[in-house]
Amino acid sequence: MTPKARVRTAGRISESTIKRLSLYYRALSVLEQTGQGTVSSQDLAGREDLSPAQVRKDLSFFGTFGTRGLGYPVGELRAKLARILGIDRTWNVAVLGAGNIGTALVSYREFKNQGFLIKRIFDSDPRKVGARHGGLVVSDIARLESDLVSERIEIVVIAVPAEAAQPLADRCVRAGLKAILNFAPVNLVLPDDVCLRTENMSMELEYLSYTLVNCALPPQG
Amino acid sequence: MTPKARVRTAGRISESTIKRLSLYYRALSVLEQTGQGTVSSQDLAGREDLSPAQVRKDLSFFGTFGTRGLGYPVGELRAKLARILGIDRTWNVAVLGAGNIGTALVSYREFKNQGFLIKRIFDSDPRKVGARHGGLVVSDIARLESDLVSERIEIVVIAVPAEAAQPLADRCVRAGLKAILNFAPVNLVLPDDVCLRTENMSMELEYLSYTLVNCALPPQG
DNA sequence: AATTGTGAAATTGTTCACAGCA
DNA sequence: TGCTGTGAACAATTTCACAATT
Repeated sequence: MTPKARVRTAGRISESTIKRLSLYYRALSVLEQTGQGTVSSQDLAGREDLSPAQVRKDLSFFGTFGTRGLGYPVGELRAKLARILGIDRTWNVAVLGAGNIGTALVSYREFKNQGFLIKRIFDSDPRKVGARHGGLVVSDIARLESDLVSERIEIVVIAVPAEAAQPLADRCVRAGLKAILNFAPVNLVLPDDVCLRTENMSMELEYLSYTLVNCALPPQG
Repeated sequence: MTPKARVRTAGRISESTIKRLSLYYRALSVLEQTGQGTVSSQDLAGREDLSPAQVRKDLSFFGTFGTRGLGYPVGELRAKLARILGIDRTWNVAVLGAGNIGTALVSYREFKNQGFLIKRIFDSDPRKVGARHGGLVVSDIARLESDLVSERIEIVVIAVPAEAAQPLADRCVRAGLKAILNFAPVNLVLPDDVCLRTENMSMELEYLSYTLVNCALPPQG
């Protein structure tokens, strides 16, 4: 009854549920393009190798989106998931590191399509500063703090060598940044109120390696 | 007692345990370089933001590696984890797609350091075929099947647009490939005996976006 | 005294199964 | 009849707590 009594779902929702929401969103975007008006939990689940019960349970954490007997309205559900995921808007992004990964990300169309706008790419190497990549000019890392503010950067992508990552992350945090996507193979230590996700590509290859060695069936079975 | 009665741990080991093994491996590599001889579960856990009990439990699935009262021998444990993860050897890798991500991966040093040797990079665009990237010349995708065999490729990395991914994956599987790392934002459908991992960079950004919108604390707390 | 290895307890996440509704 | 929404059952994972060991 007090103002604070409003629904405070977020917080107890699991990481895996949010990740699946991304998958549902992706499948719904495809469905919307085909013009299909409604989709059952069964169909939606099948498109991402999940179970129908999982789909219904995940969605139920956030509200009631479907019609019993019919299914979910494709366009409407997609829009509502966009809202929940916070991608019904644009986000200003900066990339730190103009090496292989950093420059690849700048030209990666998927990001722009999802509303993640890369506004700046930084490097500390004078030979890289000034170079062009996909319409952006590499800025000197010395300008980091001032540019984060002037460009209203909300998310920073770290794509520098492992040893350079923590000091840069610290600088971003001191400048008030609240979200980091880290591609450096290192465990960043940050205050609790800063959101951090780490992409560990070696980990994925090592998982494949483990599976090949330990779980591969012999040629005949 | 029968030959088949040998330890069959692998299979019931969870995905999360294997991923953490990668983290332990990484931390141990750093520790080994500093010359530290032993490490406690507490220290090791702290380096990757995990709990000491988690470390001990994970390791206990694979054997007894530590000494009560002392801790774990750094170099020895690192070597044993390398064995378990299947990275105490090299793997032959091919990259499909010479776009931004594909070419970035070819020059990514972390992979070579871990024993993942990129032997070929393919593209279907005649304008890209023949170009050089980090010591490799882009091959025509028409040569895929023959090169997979002649180069003894064991892992394929897919870095092509979503719509091209499934047909290419099918070609690889028909050629006998058993492991795929997929960067295309699509759910690949493959036979059960093929190992598949998918890197979904948009998902990670969407997770950050979700957290910023739903969990960010107001400025004053 | 310190630290592992591990059953048991607690917690978290998934699936079931069916009431409720179109 | 078909399909959602959901509490309850089940399964998986993590944490606890302590005996065992150096």
